[in-house]
Amino acid sequence: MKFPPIDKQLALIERGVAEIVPEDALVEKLRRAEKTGEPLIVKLGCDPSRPDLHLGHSVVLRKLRQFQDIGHQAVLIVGDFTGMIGDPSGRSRERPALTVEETRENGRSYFEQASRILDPERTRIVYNSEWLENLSFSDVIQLAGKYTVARMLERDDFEKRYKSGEPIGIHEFLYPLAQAQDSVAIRADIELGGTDQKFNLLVGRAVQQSERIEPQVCIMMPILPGTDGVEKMSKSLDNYIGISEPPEEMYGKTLSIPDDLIYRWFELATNVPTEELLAIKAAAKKEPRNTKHRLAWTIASMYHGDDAADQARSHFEKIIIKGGIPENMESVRFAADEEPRMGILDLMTRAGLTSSNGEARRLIAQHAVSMDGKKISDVRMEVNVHTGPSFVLKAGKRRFVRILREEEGGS
RNA sequence: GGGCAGGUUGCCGAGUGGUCAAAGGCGGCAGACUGUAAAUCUGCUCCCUCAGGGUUCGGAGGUUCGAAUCCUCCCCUGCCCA
Repeated sequence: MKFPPIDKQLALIERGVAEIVPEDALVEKLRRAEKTGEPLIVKLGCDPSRPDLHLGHSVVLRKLRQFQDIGHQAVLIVGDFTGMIGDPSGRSRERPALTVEETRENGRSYFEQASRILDPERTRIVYNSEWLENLSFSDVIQLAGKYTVARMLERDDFEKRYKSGEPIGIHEFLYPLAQAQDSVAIRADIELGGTDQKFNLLVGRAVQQSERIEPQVCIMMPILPGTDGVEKMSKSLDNYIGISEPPEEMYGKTLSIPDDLIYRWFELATNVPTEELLAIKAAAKKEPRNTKHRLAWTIASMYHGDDAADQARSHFEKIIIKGGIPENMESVRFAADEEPRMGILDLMTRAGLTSSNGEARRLIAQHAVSMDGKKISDVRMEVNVHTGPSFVLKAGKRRFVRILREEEGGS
């Protein structure tokens, strides 16, 4: 295997990273690879209980991709073992116990999404149940003996919870060790993660060392702030942009980020060449509107291509700025044996526009509902759902549904 | 094992017999405004077609005309002691 010159490799590897521990070990590993022709093993762990990838995940995945591009071996570890255990205390909905089938399914879905970023041909994908499942209880005790309670409690999250009297399950101490065991099992040279993973990555080093394996280099990527501009991007906070979301969503959500995030997002979530970043920083200050549109376009095009990004842009202008109606939307047709006259509240809820009649009522009271562009003000209005032309119901700015009636069947 | 303090609507958190579908904050939704799905301001935020009704306050029973609030048992969490 031939690799690019080491300084070239370093330049690429170091782009955008928050921290490399320890830095000199990275150089040594690169030298060794060059000498032996053996690619470095670069590890990234993923949590199969949440298989929906978003731009936050893309930061570290793109780093993994860069390693692939210079010829190293990417290993994606699906944490199916811990996924199958779940959280025995049952208190955390973040970690529901999954069945084998679910973890496989989620692992597949994760990989499929990650393939939008990684080179799937050159990605090794492994499930950690492969080795963790076969550890005996005495193996586990031995592993647990490699770390101390005091050091465990150094982890920020544990320390905080411990001090504020929140529960910490013993098994939670075992998770970082399990993750470290993964590094031992695949003999990772490098492990990637967000800065929030620093503790876990370092445990990996410690455990490898006590197994007399050359310890991995930990590369931490910055955490991408979510669309709210405050918290880290995460699904549970609903401030995320999913990798497989439609381009219009990506575009609109990107535009909603605070202006001072524009540069950071360009840096962490896009492929714009490093040289351009400085100019972008200046542009973001000077003309935030245009720069943010460019960001939104860039992100949409990374995942959907240029044409889709163009369309997303015009869609946004039409719907949000001009208050128009989109071309594609959900459509609903009520069964022929259905009672033809239906109250507007029922209609909205059954068409999936609102989650309850109460919500529908409130929206109408707030003048937020219209039918083919005409505001609805009477909550007792009735509609014949079978006869007459199809029409569009709109709730708020961006919720639409087309109700199909007898005419123009498929439109 | 013992003692103490707790478990309230998506989250945090007030409420200790009726005036409680339950203060306040956060989040969410809508309207106005805006380059924006940002910021700001205003309204809404359990379910049921209004009046009114129905289901909620860890779980199961019970007391009472009436219980988130009192009693019993159980489950869960934290702290202290062993």
